[in-house]
Amino acid sequence: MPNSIQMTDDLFDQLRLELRRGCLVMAVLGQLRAEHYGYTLRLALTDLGLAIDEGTLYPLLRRLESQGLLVSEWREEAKRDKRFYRISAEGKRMLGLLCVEWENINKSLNKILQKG
Amino acid sequence: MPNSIQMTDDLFDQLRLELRRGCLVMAVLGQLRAEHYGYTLRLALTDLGLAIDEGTLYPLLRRLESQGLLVSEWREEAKRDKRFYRISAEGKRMLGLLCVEWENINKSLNKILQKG
DNA sequence: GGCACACACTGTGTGGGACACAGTAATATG
DNA sequence: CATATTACTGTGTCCCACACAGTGTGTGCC
Repeated sequence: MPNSIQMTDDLFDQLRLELRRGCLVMAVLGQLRAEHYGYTLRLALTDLGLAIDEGTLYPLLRRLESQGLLVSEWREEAKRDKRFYRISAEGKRMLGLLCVEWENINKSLNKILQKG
Repeated sequence: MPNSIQMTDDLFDQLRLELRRGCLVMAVLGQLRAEHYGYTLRLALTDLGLAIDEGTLYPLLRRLESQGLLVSEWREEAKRDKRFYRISAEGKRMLGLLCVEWENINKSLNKILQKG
């Protein structure tokens, strides 16, 4: 039988990712109320305790832009071309809706968990 | 061009589901500190504001059991065979870890969102 | 001036899992 | 005896995060 603690830890990593998945969208939208490009956005999120892989963040940004929640612009800064993102009006509306939903989920979870 | 509000709403549904996805595991584990079978568990979660489709809940229960976080037992009650689930020791440990992670995510999100 | 390292983004493959939809079957209810 | 409720199972599809692997450009150091 494999090591039980190790199994738990692998499983925990997986569930933790699952838990963070949906929150990343909110975090990115919230952070992009101020303009950022991918790299600094990633650093900022890491700083805030929401580390995210490059291979996850960049596709996420493109996806959110294709969904109309972000707008972007190629621009040179410090002798480098960078893609600057910021939230769109649609994105702001969506972020508001998601915040409400987030609070509801929190209330539900607290109700469930405090009983134990 | 399709109706913009409708698009936002469809998109919101999708993002809302994404947001709830990871939380469902916590809700189910938390709720199953008391024994339930699928149907009443689903009713209880719906009552708490975390409605979940049958086709999502039942596979989730089987998955969590296969991961060792739940234990189950076929038993007759009210002239029906039902599969009763409850949390395992491993599941309790995992739930504790997830709660900590959940709090951390909440802190991070609050930091991001309050700034606006 | 060449070498390592940080910066900034792109591309592909894979696998997990929610959901829609459909089915099975037994027990109330009228 | 027909319909609704209870209770669970099965299949197919689609999305998306992640791992991994590139591509190319500054900057600092010796």
